[in-house]
Amino acid sequence: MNFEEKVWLAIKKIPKGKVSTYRELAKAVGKPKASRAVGNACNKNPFAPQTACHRVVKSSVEVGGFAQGTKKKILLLKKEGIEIKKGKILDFEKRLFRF
DNA sequence: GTCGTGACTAGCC
DNA sequence: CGGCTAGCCACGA
Repeated sequence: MNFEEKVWLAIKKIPKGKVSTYRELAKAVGKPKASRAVGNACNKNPFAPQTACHRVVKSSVEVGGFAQGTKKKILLLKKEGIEIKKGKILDFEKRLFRF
């Protein structure tokens, strides 16, 4: 099982309407300091859109980046019921999904 | 094996 | 609070 595979698998577990952070995700795969690597894995995930990379955000409640454009990311999240204001997630702690 | 890069984080000033 | 630095991990050249 590659690192990236674990990342994608973990992301798939995130239920609709919830989000997770790169940090939590990194921790979930056993490398709490691999937040950057997590971002890498998401960016080139071959399972999109099955793998909901747009549900992964930074630990600072900001949405972070997105290969298809941050605006698109925000739009997708909004469609799932998550409200975002100026790149920040509202009710972040309530929407946060912990593994 | 090394270097550069990135959707990151935490600590300092 | 904004900006900078260093540490972190995986990947491709």
